[in-house]
Amino acid sequence: MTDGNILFIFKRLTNGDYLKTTIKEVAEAAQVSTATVSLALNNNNRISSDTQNKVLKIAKKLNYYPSRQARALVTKTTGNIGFILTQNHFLKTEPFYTKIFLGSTFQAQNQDYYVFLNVIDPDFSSEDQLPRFVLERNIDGIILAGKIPELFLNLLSKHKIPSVFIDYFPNEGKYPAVVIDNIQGGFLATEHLINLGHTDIAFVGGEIEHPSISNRLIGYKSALDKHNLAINDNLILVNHLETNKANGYLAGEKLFAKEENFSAVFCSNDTMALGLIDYLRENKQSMINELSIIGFDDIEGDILNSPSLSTIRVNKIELGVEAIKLLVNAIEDKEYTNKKIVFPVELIKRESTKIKINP
Amino acid sequence: MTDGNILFIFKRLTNGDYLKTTIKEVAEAAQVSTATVSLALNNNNRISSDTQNKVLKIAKKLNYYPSRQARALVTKTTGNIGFILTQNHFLKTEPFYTKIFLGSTFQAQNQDYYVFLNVIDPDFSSEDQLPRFVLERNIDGIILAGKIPELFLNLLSKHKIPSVFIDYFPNEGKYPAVVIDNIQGGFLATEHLINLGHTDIAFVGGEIEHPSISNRLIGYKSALDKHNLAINDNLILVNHLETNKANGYLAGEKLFAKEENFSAVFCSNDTMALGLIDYLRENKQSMINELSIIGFDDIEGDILNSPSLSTIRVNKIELGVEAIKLLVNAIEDKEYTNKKIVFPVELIKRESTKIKINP
DNA sequence: GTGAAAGCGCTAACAT
DNA sequence: ATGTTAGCGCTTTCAC
Repeated sequence: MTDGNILFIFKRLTNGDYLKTTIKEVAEAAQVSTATVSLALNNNNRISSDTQNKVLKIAKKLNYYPSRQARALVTKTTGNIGFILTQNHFLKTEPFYTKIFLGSTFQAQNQDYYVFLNVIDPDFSSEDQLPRFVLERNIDGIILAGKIPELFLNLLSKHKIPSVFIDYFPNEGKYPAVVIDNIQGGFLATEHLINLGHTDIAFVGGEIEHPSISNRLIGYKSALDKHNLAINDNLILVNHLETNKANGYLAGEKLFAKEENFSAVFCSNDTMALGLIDYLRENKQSMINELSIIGFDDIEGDILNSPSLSTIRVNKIELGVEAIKLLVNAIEDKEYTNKKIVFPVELIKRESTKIKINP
Repeated sequence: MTDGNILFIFKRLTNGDYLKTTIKEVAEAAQVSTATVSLALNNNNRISSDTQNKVLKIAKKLNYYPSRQARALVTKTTGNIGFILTQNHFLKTEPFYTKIFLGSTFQAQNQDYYVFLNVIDPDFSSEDQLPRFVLERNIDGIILAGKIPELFLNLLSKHKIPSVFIDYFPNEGKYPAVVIDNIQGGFLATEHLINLGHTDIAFVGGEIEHPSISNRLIGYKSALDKHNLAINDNLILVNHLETNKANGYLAGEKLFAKEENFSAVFCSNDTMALGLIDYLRENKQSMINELSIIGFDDIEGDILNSPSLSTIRVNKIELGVEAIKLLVNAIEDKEYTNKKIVFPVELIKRESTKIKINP
């Protein structure tokens, strides 16, 4: 069908429909062999610059681009990168891992790769199969973001595909990974509260078994330690639940049920902090301007309202970008590496943390 | 290197590194020809169920999966879908199009496709090239999300690739597309304000040349019309600027400079509404509880704070999902279609809209 | 119902 | 410096 000056066809294409110049046609037009065309296009120095120029010119004129499939079949490289994410991370309203993914996708394009996202079941079982792109050998490398089931990793390892972890890596062994400096983040957040005069500071965790969260707790403790403040276990709430808004609300309930004294709270991520603020708004309205609250992640700073949330900023996009750089290096063997890149975090002071009001 | 029980290799792979059973090996093990294996695997009815079962069993035992590249070379289908987004849409902090993309990505996986994202320059020029996946014939279909440069569309059309538009489509001609019911949304938002007793309702636009925004304005006008309220052009702000938070703030300045009477504002998207609220907080604190404000999009409802924003909800994920369904139908020729799917929107009442206080 | 063989579009030995 | 040729791993006629 033709509409205006733009034409779109919605039927299975027959071969002839594509603008599909082949290497053979270029070879004929240039009066050389297909091998010569291939060498010329791949910048092989065995070719004279005269013929190379001739070939390149004709290739351009004929609008020739080598078929990825054909090339992949012989070179065993696809130009694709797989990105693995568990479903719970993918579905979170808090766009933490998906932002990382977008960073990776963007950087991949800059380095001439494309990224396939594959969402996997967090309860990956021995009956489950690896992603199709692994089984069909349709990727050159893999990025593993967030906590990935060990069973999956075991299976994957048999395929010996260059891999980079983001924000998590298996306990044992050394793998290239891009991680956040969670300890430093926990420290910065807590010290910020201390500097404001707070001495009784609660920690709200959740999913404490995740190294990111437990490291934030370590940072919290070390800040208290540095400033000679006692660690009060009653003020440390780790409920092993998902770190989301609802559980932040719940943490508010639990904290105030304790009848402990506290004037500040460090929440291990922003969504929990927002849940806690919700709790205050609904149940302890007067506390909103008294209690200091700091989160972690700096989610969508642009669209948050009052009171704006102090937090620890994590550059999610950059995490994704760096992972791609690491991975592409590994794939192209420019640099054998299994290093970990630790990303610094940044303290963002906003309205939700304020100087302690003396009682 | 071996660490624990997991092994990762970070060097360019030699062929032998893959678990790469080929069709030939399966054929030998099953004592049949490769043609038979292929037919059996592709469920061709020319094969006896006895041999098919035998082949399938051996294929499973040998952990055989056909190579995507080899198959693609002959079938001319890749199992990949391209997703086009302009850079400004990709980079927006408001994750509107990126959410659509995630929806598409997810649905594609369900239908056994993978999605390649390609971010393009909104100022696509005649020197620019189409995405690599088009030139190298590495996709079976394309999704075009948001406003795409016409030059790009013209070039693309030559390739005759099945395509689906999301949230936008060229003026002329008929293309399959998945769009939001913007008129209805504008109507619902405005009528909601009218029902609360407001009669002087401002419209804050921006990017009015975008059909989505202009349709919201049409809905706004028709609601006023239905309720016999005069349309006051002085209260319609269309500044041709990007619909972001900063311009929402600016709109606040402009509105209050006008010295017109108004008790409610319909902002053509949520970020503008948030910018307007920022303006009030900083300059018209007293108005925050007086002025009713409604947005459009329902961005990240989960993480927004007070006053919570009334809005028109758009299911972004579903938009992406439906586009994939349409596209895959087109690719697999199950259904020749060039229909447009218009997505209904939903009025979400929250704190930012309230009954009109009489002066 | 099954096999032989050609060929998809490239790259890479090996010749020349 | 360039051409010849053999595959890469599949699918698909066309025989039998």
